[in-house]
Amino acid sequence: MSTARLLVLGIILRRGITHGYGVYQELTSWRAETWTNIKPGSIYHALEKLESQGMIKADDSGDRVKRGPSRTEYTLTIQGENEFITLLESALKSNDFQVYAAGIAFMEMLPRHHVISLFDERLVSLRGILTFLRSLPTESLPSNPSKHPELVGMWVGYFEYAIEATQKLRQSLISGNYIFKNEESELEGVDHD
Amino acid sequence: MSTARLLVLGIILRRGITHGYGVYQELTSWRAETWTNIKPGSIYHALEKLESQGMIKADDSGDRVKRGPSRTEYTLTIQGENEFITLLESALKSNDFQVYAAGIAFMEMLPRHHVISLFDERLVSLRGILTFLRSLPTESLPSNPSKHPELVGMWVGYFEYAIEATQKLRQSLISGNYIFKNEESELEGVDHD
DNA sequence: AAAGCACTATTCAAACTTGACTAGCATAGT
DNA sequence: ACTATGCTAGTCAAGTTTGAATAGTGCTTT
Repeated sequence: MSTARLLVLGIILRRGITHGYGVYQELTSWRAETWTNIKPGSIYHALEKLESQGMIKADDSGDRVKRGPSRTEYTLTIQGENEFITLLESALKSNDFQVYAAGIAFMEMLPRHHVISLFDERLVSLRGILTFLRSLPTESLPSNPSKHPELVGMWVGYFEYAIEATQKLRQSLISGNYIFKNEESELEGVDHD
Repeated sequence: MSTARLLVLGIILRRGITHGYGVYQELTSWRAETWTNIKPGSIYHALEKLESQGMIKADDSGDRVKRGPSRTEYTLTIQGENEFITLLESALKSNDFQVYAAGIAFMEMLPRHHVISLFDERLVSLRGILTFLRSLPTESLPSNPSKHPELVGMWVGYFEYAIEATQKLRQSLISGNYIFKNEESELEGVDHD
């Protein structure tokens, strides 16, 4: 799955209406360079694709405060919102750390219990891989890389970390951290939809 | 940089001569599915590209023991060997875990001290990123994802793990583990160049 | 001996990413 | 007034990946 697609949908949804460069600015303001590799070109491609699929639509509602060249602004369609939810769910279950991280950025857009159960699924899958990796024989003389103990060891360590981090986050959500979808009750006026 | 390119070059070099499906088989025999996402299509694309750039050449030397459809076998050119070294060096310095892992698979093809100094460079870069991540403010209420403490925390943990793993491996090489290029002295006859 | 299946080997279109380039507008300095 | 610098906004060709499809060969079963 394309991370660009998830990020673009999520950012447009969060901001209500945006153009390509706006998405780019938002991402760089997150210091996302450290953890995603998303270049302007991918953003514009995702926008075109999403528009052609009816997930977003260009919205030129009147004069906007603009400085610089002309831009095209987009909003999500209902279809786009559904697509976003689907991608977000799959990102939160993903074994790919980059995709997962993109999902974390938007996790509050789902109900809390839903995120927790996605993490449960993610844990099952991560543990399966870990068990498999541990079952691999690690011989000491790596005549061929398949048995390279360092390679296997590295990935074992990585998956252990991923599991630990997911468990910690899961626990933190159970303890009530962060405000999720439909939980705005205790805050003063929140103005987005 | 393309992982496929590095893997294809490395596998052809290691086997002397191979065809596309051979590369694919080798990769799957490593259980590489767990840690790389390389599909047959990427392998064949890499082969075409590398051939068009003179990095490898099709070698139809006589009748080979073959079962099944006809195949095209390739060997590396001098240029290809240089390209492999370049890609391998950059993989071992890479912050991308997948690329780095592919590099580890071939690390013994460089001299030991060379790998150690590449790890030193890698550590400098990883530590830089970690310092930067730690300098980011982590507020408790993530109104926007840039400040999402979980996101930052996750990446901090990840880079800490990457640094630790690299240090351990570096130390292990210093202690004399594994046999690197030009170190075959203590073994009986080795037949590749 | 024909049909079905699994393995070998590859091709191809469509989707996606990358890197480099173009171009508009604003503002600071000369 | 002019020019050059930097931010805003986007385009495009080339490279790469994906997923599905194709096709040959041998083995097993009916």
